[in-house]
Amino acid sequence: MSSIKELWEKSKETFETKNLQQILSFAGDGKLRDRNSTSTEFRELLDHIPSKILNKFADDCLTEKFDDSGFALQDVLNQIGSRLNFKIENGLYRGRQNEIGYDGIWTSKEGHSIIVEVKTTDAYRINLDTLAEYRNKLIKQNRIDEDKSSILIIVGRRDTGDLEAQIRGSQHAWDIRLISTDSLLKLLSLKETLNDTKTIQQINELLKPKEYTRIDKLIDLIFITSQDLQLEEPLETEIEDKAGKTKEQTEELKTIPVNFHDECVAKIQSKLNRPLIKQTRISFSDKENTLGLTCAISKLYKQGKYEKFWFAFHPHQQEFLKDFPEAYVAFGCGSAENTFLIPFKEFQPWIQYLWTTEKEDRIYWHIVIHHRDTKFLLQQPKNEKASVIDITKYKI
DNA sequence: CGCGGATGGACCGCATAGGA
DNA sequence: TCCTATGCGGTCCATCCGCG
Repeated sequence: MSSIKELWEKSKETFETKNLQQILSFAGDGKLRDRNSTSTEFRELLDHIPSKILNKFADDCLTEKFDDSGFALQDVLNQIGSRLNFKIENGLYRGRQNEIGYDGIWTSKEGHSIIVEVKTTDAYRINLDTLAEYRNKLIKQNRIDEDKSSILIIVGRRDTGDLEAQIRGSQHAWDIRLISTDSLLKLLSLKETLNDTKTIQQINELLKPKEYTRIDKLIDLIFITSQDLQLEEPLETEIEDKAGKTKEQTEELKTIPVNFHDECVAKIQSKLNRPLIKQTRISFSDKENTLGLTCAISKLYKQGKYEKFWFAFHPHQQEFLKDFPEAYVAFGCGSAENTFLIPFKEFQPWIQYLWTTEKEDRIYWHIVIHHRDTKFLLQQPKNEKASVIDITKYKI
């Protein structure tokens, strides 16, 4: 028996053309119910698809009314929460007696819990007291903290005037925030263009109720975000410099270290089909800590008519990687165009044959990759049998 | 909130090989 | 013999990040 996740892996094109309703019909009995196999399979699929498809699914839920479209949207939105670096607890599709009927609980790294309620339409009124009651019950059960929790209503359509007024006028106004699915998707796409995970954490603050009469915090946020995004700017010009051989006055300035980590990691993410979270400048892992990655980059060094790239590989990077069941080292050579993704298990035996630098308190290995014609060769100077390893096949 | 160590990566230079 | 490409590292520098 094959799941829809496997179907995804086998024929990704299918998902471009089929709508969500059709896709769901491939999973289990095709009906989303609490704790049934369709639900499990669907959520597993959501973990693996790129955000673009996630976007499409959300759109399908809202534009093509079908059975369970509300339930599907709930799962899709929880997945978005997960990609925004929240820890997700899926709620029930249908409330029932003696169970709390929230749609999801999103917990941030700092421990703030957001109780999520999904509404596909604002045609009928939400009972805000019911939502507040979910929260109270969760507080009583010690599953969330009163001071560190709030409610977020995610609506399908932008037209929410009525609901906004309702919230503003209610006693729960200070505990509730409202966002449209569209905006949440925008937030996700913004997140995926950022460099620093800290920035997205700040942006996520927006989802908590806060008083914005004074907008300093908001300005800070815009500032931080645009700064983060600017990091990518110099890259464009730098590439043009190389291509067009038009070095401007930048020649005089100290060379700016190359910066295309994010392009490399973006490629790796789509190759591995898994979202990765930045840990340090060059190390990354997935949210379950089952996959680790280091991604080093180097500028191009000209040596006569040949080209080479230079990287340092540090013992702490090895330490970081060896704790993951699945680990990779990646090297970006000159630009994200030449990114090599090597399973750590295969890379590890090569380390002993690398040059080393040893100081009293510091040891690391030199990784030199030569570019010869179409091949990329990793130098193994201490290996008498094979002085180079052809790593061309690891290019992604 | 400033500081210093850790980290990532650029730059430097001598030795050697080998061809002109 | 000289010159250049390459080999083989060592050192320096900027940035980041944790700590007090």
